[in-house]
Amino acid sequence: MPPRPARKALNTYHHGDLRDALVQAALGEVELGGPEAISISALAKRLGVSQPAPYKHFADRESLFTAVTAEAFRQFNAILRESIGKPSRRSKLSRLAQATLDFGLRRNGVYRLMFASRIMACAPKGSELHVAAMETFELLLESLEAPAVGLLRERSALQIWAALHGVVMLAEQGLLTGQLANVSREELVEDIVKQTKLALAVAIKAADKNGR
Amino acid sequence: MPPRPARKALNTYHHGDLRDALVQAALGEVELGGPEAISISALAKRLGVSQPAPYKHFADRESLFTAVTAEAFRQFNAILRESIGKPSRRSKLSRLAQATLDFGLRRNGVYRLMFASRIMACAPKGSELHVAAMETFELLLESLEAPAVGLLRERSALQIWAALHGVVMLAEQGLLTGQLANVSREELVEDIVKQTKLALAVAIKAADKNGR
DNA sequence: ACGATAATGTAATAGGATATAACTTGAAGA
DNA sequence: TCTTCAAGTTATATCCTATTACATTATCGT
Repeated sequence: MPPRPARKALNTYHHGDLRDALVQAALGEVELGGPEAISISALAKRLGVSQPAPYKHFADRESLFTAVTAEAFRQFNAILRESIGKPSRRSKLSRLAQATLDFGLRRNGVYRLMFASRIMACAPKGSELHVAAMETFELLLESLEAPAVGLLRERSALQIWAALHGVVMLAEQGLLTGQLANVSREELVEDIVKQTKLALAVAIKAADKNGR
Repeated sequence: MPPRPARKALNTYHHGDLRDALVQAALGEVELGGPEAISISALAKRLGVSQPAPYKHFADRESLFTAVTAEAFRQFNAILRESIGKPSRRSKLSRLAQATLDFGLRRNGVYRLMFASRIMACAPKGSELHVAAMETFELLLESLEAPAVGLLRERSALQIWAALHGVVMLAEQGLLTGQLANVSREELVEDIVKQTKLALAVAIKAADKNGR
């Protein structure tokens, strides 16, 4: 049995599902070596096709990057969805936060491709990539089981999202030194969750007072 | 007058201060095009030396990256130091936060080199780069004019630091959509500052209760 | 079923980047 | 002064991206 079933049976010559195989293989490379590790020719060699074959599916390196990033977001979304879905005594938000931290550290190469490159900035609204990234934010909003709505809700989501990303970045770069090194990352994330909830509660109270 | 004075006068052949010129020129490139924009041969051409000349000063591309990043941190530190130094009705923390946001968005290429690449993770303790990055964190701690000490202080610093980086990342990538798009970045940062102060106050209160 | 055509491969090649090796120049000290 | 070393140069190997022209298979209308 061939490694990838492919959509249709094939003799030789045609791979059959090269586009998808490229994305998956590239994701593997990124996982190990970060975004810079993607090399069209290396991927082609690894998949047993000629070096220019990938260009039949992607106009250039950038284009492959975009597709890989979109796939990464979809995988990430699946993980988040699962994390907030399964029953637990901890809050949805807490579970989503821990899952994000876990993903950010364990699959840091992929994480950096998703959040630390300029690919996202170039993705037009409505593109495969933009849609996938938006869904991530939707999941975050969903996990924020708060009575707040509209802007207040979004601001809370932004705060926790930002803080989470920051922790991943700092942890990955070894900047959690001093006494912080003795605190588990899980605990730091829990701090963030608590802090966000606290701030949201205060903000809601203030809004109510104004609203009345 | 030559563009760069150089340490010693020179006829031709020897540039005189190539190492420093490379770092500065590379920083300029990064500012425009991000970390990937650094090309040894392009820099050499731009500085009017032969393509392999840079290798007399840097073992490889990575090595140049490291030096450039260290310089970027020093520049960033100077900006932060100035921001918390000048008198203002706003708190030191608020000023440092705004300065960070400004740097992160206006010099995003440099910012990404500093915080979103894996260079830092490879920098050994005590290295030029590590020292410069540590100083940044020191400045942050200094700006946190809080009664807290030790771990509590460091945790607060981490939280605000993380949240700041997150906002820069999200803003740069166009992920501040929905109603968030209507809120100025300055305001979002101010939210973060307030939230951190609030959380710290609560934590101190709790610690006092336990300590007594 | 068949034949045109589009999709998907390959080979050959141009161009640019990193990096190394071997040679040259000029400055600085014994 | 003469030797030596740091800092340049030219030449070259290797790798990667990307394009062009050509080959092969799939698909679809008739």
